[in-house]
Amino acid sequence: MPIWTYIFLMARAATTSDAFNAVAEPQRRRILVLLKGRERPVNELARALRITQPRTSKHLRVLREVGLVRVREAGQQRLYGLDARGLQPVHEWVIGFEQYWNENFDRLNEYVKRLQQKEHADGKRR
Amino acid sequence: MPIWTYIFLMARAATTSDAFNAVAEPQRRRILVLLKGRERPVNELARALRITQPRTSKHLRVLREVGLVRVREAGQQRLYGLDARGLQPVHEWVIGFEQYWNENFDRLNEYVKRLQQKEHADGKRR
DNA sequence: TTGACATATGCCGATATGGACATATATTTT
DNA sequence: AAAATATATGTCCATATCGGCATATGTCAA
Repeated sequence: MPIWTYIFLMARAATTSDAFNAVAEPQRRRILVLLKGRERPVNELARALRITQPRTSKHLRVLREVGLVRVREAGQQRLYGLDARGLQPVHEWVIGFEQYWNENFDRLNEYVKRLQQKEHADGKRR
Repeated sequence: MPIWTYIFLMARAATTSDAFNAVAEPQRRRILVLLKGRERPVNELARALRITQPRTSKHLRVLREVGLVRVREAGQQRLYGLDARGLQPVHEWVIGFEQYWNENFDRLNEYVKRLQQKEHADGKRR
């Protein structure tokens, strides 16, 4: 089977591994919150979240891969610390909508929008 | 098979369907950006994103289910409009990290953190 | 009514994901 | 060295997800 077939078949999903994705998982969000202020070892996080240690390690791995946490060896333990810089893009994207969630969708507003839409639709009609 | 067995087996993933998740998908983010300012019909979105219409409809369904867009029938078309209120929780969560991504990880900072960590570890030792 | 257009949905295939469990690896303690 | 502790990883299972394609549904025009 030629390589391009393989590539073609592979070209499906590719959701993985950016800050947006890392943060989509509730447990991972909780981990990040727990890491505010100070580093913590894996077991402590697992206990705090009431989840198993392997699961915790896997979430930490994802967070590590997208650069939201960093690890530091400390004897037997691995101390995970927050590196929030990766959250900045998320913030920047979301803040771009601030004016819209404050918007009051009153009738006039809607009316104007519909007019605009109508114009647009007519204009584009081919 | 007793019902609890079923429930037990079911209790696996549950990632689905909140704003965090909806926004984790790049195409869906692009859709939301396109909907800033004015409503758009599905086909227009599909064309703008260079993706198929069914795919667009499916993304829109997710966005609709989490309440980030609303639909309005307009003859043959369905006009999708932004409802950014659902993004507010995302913003609130992320903004809680603002002080940390500005943080400069200098040596003193680290030193203090490590001291705290050590104290904590010693204190918890059982 | 028929046909064109707009949209939603069902099905399939491939892959990603999350969790549980067992186990491998590394470090410290005895 | 052996045991205890801390963590990472591999395997298995069930499900979610994304994409393409075909098609169903609904609306408007001729």
